[in-house]
Amino acid sequence: MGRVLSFSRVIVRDQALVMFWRRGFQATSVADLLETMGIGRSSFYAAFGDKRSLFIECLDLFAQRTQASFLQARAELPPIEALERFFERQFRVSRRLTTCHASRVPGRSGPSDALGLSRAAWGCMLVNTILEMADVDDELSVRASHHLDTIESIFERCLLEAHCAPARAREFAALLMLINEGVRVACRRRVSSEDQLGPIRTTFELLRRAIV
Amino acid sequence: MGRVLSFSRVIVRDQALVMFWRRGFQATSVADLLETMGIGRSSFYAAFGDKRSLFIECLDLFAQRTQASFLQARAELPPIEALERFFERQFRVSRRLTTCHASRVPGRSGPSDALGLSRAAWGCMLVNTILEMADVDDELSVRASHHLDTIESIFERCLLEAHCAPARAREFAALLMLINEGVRVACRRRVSSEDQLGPIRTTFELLRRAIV
DNA sequence: GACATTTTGTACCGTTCAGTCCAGAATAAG
DNA sequence: CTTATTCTGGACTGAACGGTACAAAATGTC
Repeated sequence: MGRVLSFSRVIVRDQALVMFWRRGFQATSVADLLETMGIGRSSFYAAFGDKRSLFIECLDLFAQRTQASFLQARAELPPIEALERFFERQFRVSRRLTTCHASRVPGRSGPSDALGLSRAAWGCMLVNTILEMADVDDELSVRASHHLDTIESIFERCLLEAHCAPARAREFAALLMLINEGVRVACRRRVSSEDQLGPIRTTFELLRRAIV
Repeated sequence: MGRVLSFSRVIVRDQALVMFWRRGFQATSVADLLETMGIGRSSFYAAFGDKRSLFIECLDLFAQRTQASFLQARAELPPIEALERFFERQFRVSRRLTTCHASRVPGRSGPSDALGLSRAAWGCMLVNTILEMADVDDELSVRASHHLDTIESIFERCLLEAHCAPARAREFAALLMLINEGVRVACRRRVSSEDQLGPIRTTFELLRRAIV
């Protein structure tokens, strides 16, 4: 009955995700989305409800993928090394976080894309959303914040596995989340990779010394 | 010749600053500003040019006040203690940053105001702007970023005065700026003061150990 | 008071926004 | 082919946006 969709819902949703990630909720108009996704207005509203619902869907998806990215590192490496790799990955080109369908944002030809440090320079969609929507749309801001809480608790579990004392583990997990939030801000500035790697190495250096 | 303004330009500009600080550039409409500032449209455009110009003026003013706040702490305390106080102040009620003329934002009666942790929960206007405007209005984002660079170089000078080796000073200054950016994100979440103070104390604990 | 000048309130402009609607194209079933 | 169902492009809506225009009001000067 009826015919099949002429587009892949998953693919165009990922294209929307990238756009929301880069430009935020407010600066992304439905018209922008339609152009990027290459679908018509009716299809958009039929498939995704409305702009805000789609944004929430993308936000949750982003959080889920971020978690998955870390858990995978954790499966391959000992706890502290997994944490460190997770952080270093934030500003290298990560091909895992998004399935890489989308590339173009209409308004602005990304010179950053050419430089290869694309995704890294977009920061973290969760952090971006928390700041953009605080005092504007609290539900969105709080939702993003909850996702960060979850990730922080994963950090904590990881530190416990590294034989950190429970109280210390919670303390360091909070510190790591602070660093993470900071890195995601730094990513959106014109800071060179070197200048970003530095502080992180410093932190882990200090951290290792404190744990052992 | 002519009459004097029926409002104080400085006062209403501060009221606009608070609104931009809390809600960002995009979510603040000119109509919102007029209501908060209590002036008419014509007066607004006559006194401030347009919305964007006023925003830039507020942004620069915020940066200038942030610097002044730190330099004052530096004048009263030894270098490391001044840094620590600067950070701890971020999420206490700081009455110095804004001259405290503004209080009401029309749309939302702030329950945070009642709690007394108001300004702290607004984060840092520079960080907010960097994230909101990256990939949207690069000129604004870069301008805010430059202001942070200036502050970071003040951190560095401060560490040098604490007899830090030059290379280490640059390293730690970058780390402190990272923490600062992180704190400003955490401020906008529902994180309790305790949970925020913790990581900062931890950092300075680690830092002191590394310097000495 | 009379005049010149500046400031103000408000109507108005064109544009853009998110979201709706519907005629018609594309498909599946018989 | 015919018919039923589903999907799609694009016109359309009402509201909100930033910014302008202009007449009326408020002031300083004489």
